[in-house]
Amino acid sequence: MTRKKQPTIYTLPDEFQAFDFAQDLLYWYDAQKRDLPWRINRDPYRVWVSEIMLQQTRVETVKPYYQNFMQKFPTVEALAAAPEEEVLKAWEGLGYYSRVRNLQAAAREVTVSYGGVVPDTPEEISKLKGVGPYTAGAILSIAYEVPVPAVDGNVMRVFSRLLLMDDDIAKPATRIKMEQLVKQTIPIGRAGDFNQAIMELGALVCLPKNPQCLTCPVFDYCLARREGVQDTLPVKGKAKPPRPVQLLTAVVKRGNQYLIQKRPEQGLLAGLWEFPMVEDAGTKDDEEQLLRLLEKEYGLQVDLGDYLMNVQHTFSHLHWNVDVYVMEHISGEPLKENAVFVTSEEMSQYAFPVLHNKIIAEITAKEEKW
DNA sequence: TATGCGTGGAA
DNA sequence: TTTCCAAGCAT
Repeated sequence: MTRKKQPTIYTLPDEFQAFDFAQDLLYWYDAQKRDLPWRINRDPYRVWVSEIMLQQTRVETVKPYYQNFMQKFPTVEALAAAPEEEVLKAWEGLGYYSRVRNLQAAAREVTVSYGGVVPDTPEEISKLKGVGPYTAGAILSIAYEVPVPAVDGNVMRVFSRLLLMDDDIAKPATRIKMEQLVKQTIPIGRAGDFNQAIMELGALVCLPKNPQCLTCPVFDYCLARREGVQDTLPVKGKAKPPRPVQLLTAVVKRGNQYLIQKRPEQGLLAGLWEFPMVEDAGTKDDEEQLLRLLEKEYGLQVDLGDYLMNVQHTFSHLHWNVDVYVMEHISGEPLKENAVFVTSEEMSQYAFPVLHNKIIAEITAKEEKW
């Protein structure tokens, strides 16, 4: 007879006064909270968009993107009806592009299945693409005042110190534990403000380095501060270093046009546009590799290229080192699907990753010379 | 559970 | 310069 392991139940330390903690934190939050564009009201769609944008992304970075996005796509229906290319363009430069593709897919789902109303139950909202445990909790608590936790990196850092926890916050299991503990501290009727208040404390006071304990509104409750070990928490396992990748890129010029192609709809830089690239085997002549690529994969005859520049870009898991060559088109139409010739003006309609915008900037600067 | 998925700011 | 990291999710 096999039996599933019972989940461990975690409870707050006896000495932790959860009710008083929440009251003092909310008092501080009401007075000190930042004036942010997504705090104008609690419209579920506005909250939703903000939470997706804020994933792994700084508040100051998000602000201008959020304003622009809400102006272009003010409602669930507007986002659902928009061309994907336009939505991707509005996200250009923000990173983690699958977020916005999932967001639009979910907006379409909300439009057809829920009449355009963002669902207000954990079961329904968690089914939406791109909505995980944190985002579900954030939307439900902020927009609908459902008393559920919203545990992000800030919350784990604050609670690690507050409750003197040495759990590794890089491990998924720690988030489960945190959710249980946070849930037990949520004050009735103010779930949304409370969740935001913990995050606000993490962003303004309980910083990753040099926490500002002397100005902390909940100094008295912090068990790590009581022991003087706040600088050693939270415990966080180290990430692997990025893997280096050598790449060759061809900027194929035909008159005043350039060859670009759309990346696959899944994986790295999904759905964005780029110049044709090939991984550098490192053994042969660079230009020779590119000529073969363009002939075989694209059906294009091109003139032997000139070296243009080197571009480097580090992702969280990859380090790209890209050598860029400029080549003149001789003959042939692009065979490859999603490969097109466009002018540099037309290029501005397409969403490129930051890496390629560096190349485009260089080309634009040199276009007068050519 | 571990890994893939962006970008730019701060120290 | 390097490292860390910022309101995570999907697989």
